[in-house]
Amino acid sequence: MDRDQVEELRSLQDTLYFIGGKWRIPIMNSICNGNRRFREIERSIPGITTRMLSRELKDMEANKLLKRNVYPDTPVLVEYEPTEHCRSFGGIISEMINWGRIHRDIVVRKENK
Amino acid sequence: MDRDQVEELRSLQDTLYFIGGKWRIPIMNSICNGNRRFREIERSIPGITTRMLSRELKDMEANKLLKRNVYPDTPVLVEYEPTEHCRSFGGIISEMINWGRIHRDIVVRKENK
DNA sequence: GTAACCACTGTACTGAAGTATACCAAAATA
DNA sequence: TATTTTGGTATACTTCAGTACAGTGGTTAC
Repeated sequence: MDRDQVEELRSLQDTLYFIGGKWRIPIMNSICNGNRRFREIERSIPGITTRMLSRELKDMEANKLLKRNVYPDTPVLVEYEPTEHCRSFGGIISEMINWGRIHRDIVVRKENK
Repeated sequence: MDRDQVEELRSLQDTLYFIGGKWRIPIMNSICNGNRRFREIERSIPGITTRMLSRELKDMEANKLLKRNVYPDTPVLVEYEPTEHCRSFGGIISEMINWGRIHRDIVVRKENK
């Protein structure tokens, strides 16, 4: 194994670590698709719980994937906005959607009943 | 949420389910990089255990991601070969490597010390 | 003869990820 | 007036991916 493969594997595993978890990418996708508010994002991802969404959003904010904007009018309005860091992942997500579409018949999902 | 977003999310989640787990993509990457034999693949992915590799390879064979060829000469030679289905994911892996490289400073990994 | 390599399998365990459910206060809607 | 919506938090539980490690049966090198 040469030096390049070691470095490539490291970069790959960095990315995999980053997208770890079941909900991170669907959330990024949702936000990049224009959803901004908590319940809006929640509704756009069937199956996610408020707990998971809350945790993920917090973690994603800490990791500079999104910005949380609070408008303290009444009622308070909270908006989540994707950062460039988040958007730069968009191409990969698009390709994943495409791959999933093409290989739908091959990929047999055990979950979701 | 319109129909397209629902379908996109489904395709995305199919792909995410498919790449689920810590080792699947590193294994695909290794095999697409030319590694063919069990110990060879194992050595190319530091940290993986024989057990996980064994399980993944079996599962990947069942999912038509690779073909297991046994040459029953003595000693027996076993080779894992990527299918087109597997190779078609290569572009996404490359982009992930690239993304990881660019965002190395931002992505802070908690694991691996 | 013994040590190492190959290609694995079996058993047992842990911990983190995810689920389920209830709850909160304020405001808007019916 | 009652219900729903918003933006979440708290508590408890479950599941399974991943780890650790020992063992197997054969082969070849020293």
